[in-house]
Amino acid sequence: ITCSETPTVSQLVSKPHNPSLDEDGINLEEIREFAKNFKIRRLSLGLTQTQVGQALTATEGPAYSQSAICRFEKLDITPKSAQKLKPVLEKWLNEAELRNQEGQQNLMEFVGGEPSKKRKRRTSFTPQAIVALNAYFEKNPLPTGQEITEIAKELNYDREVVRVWFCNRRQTLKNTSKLNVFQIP
Amino acid sequence: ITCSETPTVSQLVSKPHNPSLDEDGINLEEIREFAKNFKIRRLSLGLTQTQVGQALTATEGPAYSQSAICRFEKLDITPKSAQKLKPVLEKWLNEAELRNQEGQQNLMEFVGGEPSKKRKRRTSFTPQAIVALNAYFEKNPLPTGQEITEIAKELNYDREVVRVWFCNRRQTLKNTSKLNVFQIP
DNA sequence: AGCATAAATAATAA
DNA sequence: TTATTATTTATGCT
Repeated sequence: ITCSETPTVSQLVSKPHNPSLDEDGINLEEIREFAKNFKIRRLSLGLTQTQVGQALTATEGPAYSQSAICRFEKLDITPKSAQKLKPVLEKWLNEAELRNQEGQQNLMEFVGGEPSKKRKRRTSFTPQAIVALNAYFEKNPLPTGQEITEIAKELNYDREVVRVWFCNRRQTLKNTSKLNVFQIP
Repeated sequence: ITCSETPTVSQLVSKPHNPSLDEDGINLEEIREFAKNFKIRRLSLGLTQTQVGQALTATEGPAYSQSAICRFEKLDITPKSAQKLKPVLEKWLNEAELRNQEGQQNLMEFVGGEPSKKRKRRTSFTPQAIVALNAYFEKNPLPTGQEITEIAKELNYDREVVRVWFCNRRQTLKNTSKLNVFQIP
């Protein structure tokens, strides 16, 4: 590929006979090593690129988008940019790991995100509905078509959803032998 | 929450005063530690849950889906299942790490995937195509497989590209408007 | 340099 | 398990 732009770190280190120091005295091999390591350490902390970017933006210094973190990890940036970003990321990550040792809560506070942000469920039964369904199940685990229709109407859920709930519920029971041992009184 | 089903490992280890050995003599704490470690080691090798599942299925023994690997990592399985799966994953991962040391090529061969699988190039839709897609979306945001095929043919785009466009479009809409037409309150 | 969004991956209802 | 949604990553564009 003919490309007259400044090459990325990724392109430079992939060349077999390239010196590890480029003409500006930047150690490309070191950057590559750090980038790989950074990703693993980030994942070990359970953080996303978005979280890192937002956290860095919150600190003093320049702002970083998710894209910027992504491009650093992929080394899809120029050596000069990488050289500039590396110490920033290194410092931040060390701090984050320190906080993490003090507890998950500290890390989340440091990162600045809502610590309790949960993945949204595709669809879900309300707690009341689950209680009601379990009550119906206790009375009769194998309701007839008519009964399913009535339960669905009562709880204001789709009939098919209720039918499948009973199927899955029975299935679980079938695979389980120690059901009552774990039951909360 | 009242739940009479067999609890998952995740539920059991989260209880403060729970013994780390359950009544079957399964070391829950050890399983939790392994699951966490497994994920990090998997990511370090650059493997997806899908790849692990497929690779395990290719070996002798039972088949495992991406979902199964996901549930193990999240500990969203019963202690009995976890106990059964743990040694299988451990053995496989050790082997995979060994292959990886011998070179990336060896790992990919072991995993069984196409080693050169590249990410698909990002598609740029023409403005006309976007207008047309939005019109289709207004009429029906959830087209059937048959309809997707027809739209793709009509607009002269790859079927998969059109399918994903609808997925992402629904996603964007969901994030934008609080009004969720698909979900039961 | 970063927004918008396509593609890929993880999680989960069916 | 499968089929689909939820979430994250990657990239075309400017």
